[in-house]
Amino acid sequence: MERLPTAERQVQIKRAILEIISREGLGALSTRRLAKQVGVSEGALFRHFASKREMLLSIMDDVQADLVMRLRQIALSSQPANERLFDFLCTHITYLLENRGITILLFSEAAHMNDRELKMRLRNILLTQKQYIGKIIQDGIVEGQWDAELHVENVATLYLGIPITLNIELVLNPEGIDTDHFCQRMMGLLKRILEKRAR
Amino acid sequence: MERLPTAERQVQIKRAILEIISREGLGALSTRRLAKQVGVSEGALFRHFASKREMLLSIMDDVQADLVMRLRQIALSSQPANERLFDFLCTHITYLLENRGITILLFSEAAHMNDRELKMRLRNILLTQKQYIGKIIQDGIVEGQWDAELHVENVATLYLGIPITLNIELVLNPEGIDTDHFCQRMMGLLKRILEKRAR
DNA sequence: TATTGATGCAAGTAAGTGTTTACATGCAAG
DNA sequence: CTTGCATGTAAACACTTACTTGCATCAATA
Repeated sequence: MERLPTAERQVQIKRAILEIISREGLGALSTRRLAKQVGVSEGALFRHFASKREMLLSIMDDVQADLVMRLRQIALSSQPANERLFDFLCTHITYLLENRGITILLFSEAAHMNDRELKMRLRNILLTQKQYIGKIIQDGIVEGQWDAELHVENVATLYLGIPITLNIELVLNPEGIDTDHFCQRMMGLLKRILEKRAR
Repeated sequence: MERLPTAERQVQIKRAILEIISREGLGALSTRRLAKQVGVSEGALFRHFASKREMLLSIMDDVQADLVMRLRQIALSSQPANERLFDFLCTHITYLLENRGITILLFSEAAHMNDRELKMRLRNILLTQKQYIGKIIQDGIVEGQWDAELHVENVATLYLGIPITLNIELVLNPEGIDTDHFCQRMMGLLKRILEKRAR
């Protein structure tokens, strides 16, 4: 019976949620199981969050603050576009590998699709990422490095497939994935798309 | 009280499952709701399937039989590799657009991750697709059409991102997606990856 | 030192879950 | 015409769910 201020308990609770999800799956995330993981009673959880849904939304806010803000910084930095793209991709992938629980949560809650707010937030995260990627590509074209005939949005869509597929594979096969140099390998393919054609 | 042979009811039940999922989300798929949708009692469902899980597994079998077999035919046909790739991609995408309920089901059940069998089957579907794509690309290289320096598996991974991302976007934003010429646009990018480099 | 407000717990709630049961009904074969 | 089987139903099964309630316990403050 350790007493903590709400702010600290909230962090504990969110961490516990991610642990349960990454170890046992979203299906195992009940408030009972969560209370046990945190080490408090079920009722105590609701002293710190109004509902289970609020806990999940708060986790989404964390993703927004952690990952998306980091990607934003990279996209808006003053490095050359190709360096930014590589940095962006690696940061993206590293985050996914280090926060598997979160991504499972995001995907699955979206697919359950009962909650407008949840869907909208996830959609917003993806759209923001797409915009950042679009900006980097556009900048690279302006720099004269990449092909001006490219349809920027299509490339951004294709880019998004990389982290998303990685997510899916992590869910389906958490052990046997060769993540070594994953971003280098994908970056190599992206470059082939972006490079100017010989005429 | 209409009486039907098991085989027909099973089809009805599976169709009802997909309707519920695509309209209301996986979260709404209870046996109670399902019975109402089919128009029979809850108990009747279990005359035709041993469990709810068996219903889902049976749907996965259908995907395997419908989509994957069709993709297999394309991959193994005797057309030139670039035509096969385009055909493959469009068939893939068309199937996803016409069977939204299924793909939501596949993704979300996988993420819930409590069921080994379910995960394995989905993984198998993805792996099979990857192999077919790999074969097409390899053939294109042998034909001398595409770049022999390509790492075939990497390209196959990147390819998989296209249908998977489309799936995710369909879940998050079922209305506002521009699916017109989607496969043409993506095929254009794939070609840029595959084409031989000027030296 | 008394008061107060935050923090906790155990035990509860109603509603929902997948599944089973006991029994009814219609059809086909012996 | 009976027997047996397949298909149906309504009701209950045992269990889980997210969430609430009443009351105890501390820390800080007036």
